[in-house]
Amino acid sequence: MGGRNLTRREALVWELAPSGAMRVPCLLFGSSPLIDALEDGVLTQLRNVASLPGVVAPVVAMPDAHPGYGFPIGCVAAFDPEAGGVVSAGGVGFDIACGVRTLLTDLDAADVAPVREVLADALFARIPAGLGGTGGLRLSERDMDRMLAGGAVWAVTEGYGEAGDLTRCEEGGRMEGADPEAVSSRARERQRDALGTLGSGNHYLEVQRVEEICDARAAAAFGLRPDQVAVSIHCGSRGLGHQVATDHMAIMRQAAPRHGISLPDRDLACAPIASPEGARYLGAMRAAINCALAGRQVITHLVREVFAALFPGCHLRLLYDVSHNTCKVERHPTRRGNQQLHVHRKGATRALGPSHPDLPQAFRGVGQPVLVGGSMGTASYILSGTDASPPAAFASACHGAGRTLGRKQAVKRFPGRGVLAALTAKGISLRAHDLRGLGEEAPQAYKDIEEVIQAAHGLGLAVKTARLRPLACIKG
DNA sequence: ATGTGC
Repeated sequence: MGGRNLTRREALVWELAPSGAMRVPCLLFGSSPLIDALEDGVLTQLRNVASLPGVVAPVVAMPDAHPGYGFPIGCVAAFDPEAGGVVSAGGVGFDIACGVRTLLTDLDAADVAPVREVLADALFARIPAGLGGTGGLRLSERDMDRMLAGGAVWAVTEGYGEAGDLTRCEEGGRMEGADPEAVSSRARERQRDALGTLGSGNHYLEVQRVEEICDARAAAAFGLRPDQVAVSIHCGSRGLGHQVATDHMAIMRQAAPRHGISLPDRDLACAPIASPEGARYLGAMRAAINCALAGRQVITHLVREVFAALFPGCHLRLLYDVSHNTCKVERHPTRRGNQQLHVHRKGATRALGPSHPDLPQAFRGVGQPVLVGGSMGTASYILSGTDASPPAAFASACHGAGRTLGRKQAVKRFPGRGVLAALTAKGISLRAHDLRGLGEEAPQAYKDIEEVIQAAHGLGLAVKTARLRPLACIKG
């Protein structure tokens, strides 16, 4: 590809060969049009990530990649602790454990249609959201510690949700190795009464209809059927994760010279996995993962209350909960054998195949549900993980449609009022706390989800299982 | 993404 030093390796695989300070090559996943449309910033950021100490080949860009903070969003990068590998607070980013959770109802779209506006109003009233949104629960210091160590497991013991939900969460709903003590008092204060709130930006709660089943076997195993109503929740660790990132980036930047690390980009603040700074960040990050898991668990409870009031006897079963901004310790086959690596996924979801040992029992033989949220007003997809995924992907897939326009550009170009009108015209009940923020999320500011999913499916990162369409959407 | 926007 002219001027970009990209070599096409396969129909959907492009290589960025090492140059300059790069230690390993990068692989970019996507069709020719997707790669053509990539912003240069993605390539620069990939080169920077590939220059970090202890990075394991290759650094990967998913089909939904776009420029992010330090790492591109839609990036997977693994590091070897025994080769001086680092963990990067900037790489994981500000919204630690931002993720998607999908609940499946036993309702048909026809059941919801007559009360769609009422349902949207009820969800909007019940689910706290918006910038600075509070009104969830208020945590004592003791409960804060329990939440940070216990995640969704803690939330269930507090009465939010059902024990059965936990087997349908990554890590069983509780991330091991969390160190609540590594979470600053400022981070705690920001979260004090924000747990169970949706947040803002691209976060949303969507009521969806299963529009098409693409893989009957996987869909049956997941409990998906045509016309079924589902609810997807997309949110993260709110102010706490943001503050953990801020705190530890400052610590890592200060410690970098001591570890002999010169940062290619100050946003890539990192520390050796084996260092005190690295270990402390990992402990705090895992606590933030628990915060996000607990938050989505609390929201699940609120959603169930709303549905129970409108549809007596209705049950919402959790399909799965995935995080797409994390760093996790996993074993992966590499040229050096089966290595234990720290895998950063920034805007990338894990996609475990049917025989992966970390897969929850319920999905053995099928693969992990891979939840991919589309842009506002467009389709979302549920895919299933596959054993045939290319090893270079470190068992990962895309996480969304991916932006084509930055937030500021999008706001300038798309007034919120127009976005609201367009979605309303499409039969979607939209409720938003911030009209201006809607412009940021205009569908035109995102790639075509169909193109992204086609690439992921074609690469074998995950297999298309079902497509869902929004009926109602709650925005921060 | 986010209690501190360019």
